[in-house]
Amino acid sequence: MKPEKQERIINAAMKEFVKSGFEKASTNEMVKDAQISKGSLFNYFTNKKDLYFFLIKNAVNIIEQIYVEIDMNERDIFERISQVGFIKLNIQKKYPLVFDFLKSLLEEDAQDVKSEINQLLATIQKDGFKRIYENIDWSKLRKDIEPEKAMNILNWTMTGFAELQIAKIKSFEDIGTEVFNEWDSYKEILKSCFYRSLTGSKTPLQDSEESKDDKWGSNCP
Amino acid sequence: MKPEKQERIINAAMKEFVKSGFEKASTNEMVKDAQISKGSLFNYFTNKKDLYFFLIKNAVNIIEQIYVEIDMNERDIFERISQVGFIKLNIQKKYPLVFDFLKSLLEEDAQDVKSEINQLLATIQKDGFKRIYENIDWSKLRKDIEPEKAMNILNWTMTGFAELQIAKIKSFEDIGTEVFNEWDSYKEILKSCFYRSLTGSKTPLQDSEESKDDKWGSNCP
DNA sequence: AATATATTGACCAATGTGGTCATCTTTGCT
DNA sequence: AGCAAAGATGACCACATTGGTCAATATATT
Repeated sequence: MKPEKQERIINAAMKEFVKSGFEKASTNEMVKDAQISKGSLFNYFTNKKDLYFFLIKNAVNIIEQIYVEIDMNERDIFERISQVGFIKLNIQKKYPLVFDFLKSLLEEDAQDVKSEINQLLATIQKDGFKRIYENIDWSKLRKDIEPEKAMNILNWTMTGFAELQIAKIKSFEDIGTEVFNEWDSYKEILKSCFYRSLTGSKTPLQDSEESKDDKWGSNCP
Repeated sequence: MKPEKQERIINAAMKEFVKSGFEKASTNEMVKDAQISKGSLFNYFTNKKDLYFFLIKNAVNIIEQIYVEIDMNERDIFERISQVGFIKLNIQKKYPLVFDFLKSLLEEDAQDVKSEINQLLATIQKDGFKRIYENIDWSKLRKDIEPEKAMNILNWTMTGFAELQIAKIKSFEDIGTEVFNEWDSYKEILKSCFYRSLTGSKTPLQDSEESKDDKWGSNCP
């Protein structure tokens, strides 16, 4: 089958499942959106449930791909998070709804699929988040800020920024350098906030604080 | 009518509209969830559309209330944003879905209501965001950070934090001091990032930068 | 007791559902 | 060209759900 057609079907089906949940999702709407016939859909998949679980496995594979694309040699947390963000943005070009779809699984409560979903989600991504922070050099962070909180702020900023971009450019062909540059300026702001000092000039930390609140080793989560 | 019953109906209806959109939202589900009879619902409201627009107006009134509760004498941006955040959290105790409901309106595309929604949303909140920043003292901000970006980071952090709290405590009776304290620590982190200096000790700004990038007056948006 | 007001849920025509399958179209091979 | 295999189609089905009605019942007020 043409991969372009496959994408059309996958995206149409995800769209409908995200919009309506498993039970109310209409296969009629899917085939209309994907521009195929009802018969075709049920040739590829034996029933709605089958299609649903195919989509789940597909989505899981896609996000697994994030981890293999990460350059683990980059030890700077800001660069690492930026990498992840842009990998995600690229994924959303092909499958704009994977993340929404995976998120929707958590809210799904249809009796026919609930238990299987929970089983599947428990298996996968048991340590998903941790892998993103693998091999990060934490020593550069200011010692008086709790790393978790800094990371939360960083992640929320990345997410908020990405949402803003997606809302701004509905049909984004490429991510464009201006988006890249704008993210860079956010990155620099947060760097200037969370790092001890950049070029030795800005935000120098007093000696007294250097060791006072250092309850974190330099390789801590 | 008992106000408790009214709330039950409003919340049940909003829940269903958020979940399914206008067209697919089932009045049967609403009455089941609100524990009233079908007949009652259609005594209060002439039809689904009527109910829908009642909910919209109700939601708009509720968020309008935010603005009257803001203490405009508080000129510190961090305290102002914190105020707004906690006002919102309190609203969500009574109507957990108002914000989701209003958000869902933007994605609504049912032909019967689309034009009226757009009309209604255009009328209201034409300058919603700006009012939040009324009378803020911008002079305390570091001059080398663009205020918009600082405000975006602050807002994204507030939103992310609120989501985290809501996810953490599903049935939250009161907001609890520990939540308040944790937000306070985020607030302090960002203050130490964005303000010139707190007690004259941390993050002193070099004189050269003082005026270099000052393209913003002290009362700018 | 009698009137007025709320509330109910069985009921309706209409629409939509997931899924089937005989029929038609395209493809690849000789 | 001819033919068979594989793919695509949409009318069709039994059934479920829809928004909305209304005679009947329950509750409140006089």
